[in-house]
Amino acid sequence: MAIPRVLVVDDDAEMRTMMVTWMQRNGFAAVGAGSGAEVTAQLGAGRVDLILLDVMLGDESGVDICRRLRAEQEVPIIMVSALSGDHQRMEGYRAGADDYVAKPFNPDLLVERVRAVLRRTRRAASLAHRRQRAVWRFAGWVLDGRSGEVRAPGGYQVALSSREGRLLQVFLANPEIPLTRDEIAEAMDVTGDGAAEAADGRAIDVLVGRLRAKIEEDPKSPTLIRTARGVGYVLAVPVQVEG
Amino acid sequence: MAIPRVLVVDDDAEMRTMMVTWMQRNGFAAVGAGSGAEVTAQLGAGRVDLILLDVMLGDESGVDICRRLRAEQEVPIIMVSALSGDHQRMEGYRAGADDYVAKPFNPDLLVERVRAVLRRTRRAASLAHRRQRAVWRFAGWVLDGRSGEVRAPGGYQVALSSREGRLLQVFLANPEIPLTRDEIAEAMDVTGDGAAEAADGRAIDVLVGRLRAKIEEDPKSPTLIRTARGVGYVLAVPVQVEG
DNA sequence: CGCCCTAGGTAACAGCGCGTAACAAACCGC
DNA sequence: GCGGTTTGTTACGCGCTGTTACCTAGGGCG
Repeated sequence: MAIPRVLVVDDDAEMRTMMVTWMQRNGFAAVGAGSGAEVTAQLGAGRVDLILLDVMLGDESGVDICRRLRAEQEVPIIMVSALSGDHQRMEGYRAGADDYVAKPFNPDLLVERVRAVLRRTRRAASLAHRRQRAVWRFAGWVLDGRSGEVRAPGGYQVALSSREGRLLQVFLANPEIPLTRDEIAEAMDVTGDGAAEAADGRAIDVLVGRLRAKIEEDPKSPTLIRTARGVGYVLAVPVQVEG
Repeated sequence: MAIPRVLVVDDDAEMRTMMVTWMQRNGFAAVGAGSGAEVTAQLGAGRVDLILLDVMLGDESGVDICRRLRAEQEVPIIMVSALSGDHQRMEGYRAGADDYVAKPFNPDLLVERVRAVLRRTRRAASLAHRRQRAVWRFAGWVLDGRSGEVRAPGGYQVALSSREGRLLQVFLANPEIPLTRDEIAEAMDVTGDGAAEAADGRAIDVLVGRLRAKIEEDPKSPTLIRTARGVGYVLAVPVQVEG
């Protein structure tokens, strides 16, 4: 799995756009759908790794959609709903949802829950999975995507530029997965207009170099962002070998 | 997986008993633990399919336990806590929890959430195999099968190139099994696009030679990576594996 | 026991992917 | 508009990687 593709299903266009944008800003590839039909269309059109599913849609209940998908698909589903009663929650879980988030929600928390579900899904499927500790500790660094302020656990602060911060977010959303330069460029492109440049440019290389210079302990021999020669880059977790 | 075994961790004995009973009544096999030490003991004693982990324990924070487990285990963890703030939740997810349930909770709902996590785990588990901490020790050498990192006697860390590291991982994943050059080439191919070349090339030989030069005490008479004449190479194992 | 053929070790080399310094363009706050 | 910062481009050099070629070691066989 390269960059996780999230399908945001909500009939409220404004809400939908907000969620799509937010997911993109956190390193996911996100697309929206406003109705059950659009969901089907999107699933047919391309890979979808997780669905954020609003319960109250115009044409069809989210719960029904969930049940219908579960009958044939395994795609992880997180239900999102203004209905927060236990009864509704149970119904959601029984329909096959992997998680149930009540509106209004903290967007940061939603991202964490998406990650948790993807983590669990991916963990078993990937042989290459390793420790996550440093990633999450590291995730704690990224606090403000806007200002690009990054705080290290040790207390010192590093100022990342917006592009550097975005790159880091993309890596953090995809730990242990080798990303090609094209994938990185695409994931960093928030606008989603598909203006995937960097076909032959070295922009990504330089950007990675600059990020390394700021966050790697020894930029000369990077331990966090590793080079996958001939492929791209990977966010690795420094594994301490016990001796 | 037969009946899922759930480990309930809570230092409040009454609460713990209640949860254990409740889980049992809902078809799970449940056992309790009241401290971090007991958790370790239970994990060592037998299979555990999911952990319900209270955050506030007497001797150790549940978050710390979660992080510690995540460093080496994949067992699903649902954190349970009276602390329901977004900050605490995020901390839980970042520590590697699969779900975070606030106290007081609806016990029926908890069961559904347990089922949801197990469902997701099982679904992806077809490929899963039990991983062990593939740390090999031999004559002072420490070879980590996951990071591909190598530490020489005396703590000095040998820098392997990415290809060399990958080769070492392949060997460590198949100890004492003679591997043909084709098998090695195929296993090393990360992309998996089946571009398994090296039909007649000597690339593997040279690569093995280079790896030997770095990790064998006497590269002239290798003891770790032995040559299987007419076949390929074998990783000999006069080493101890940590489970 | 010695010969010969083959498989494997490895030094040397060439291609090239990647790191990065330096420069230029774009951006931004004032 | 202006200085400072950020971002992409270019160019150069290094180190990784596969290929080739030559040599040694092993082992089968007379």
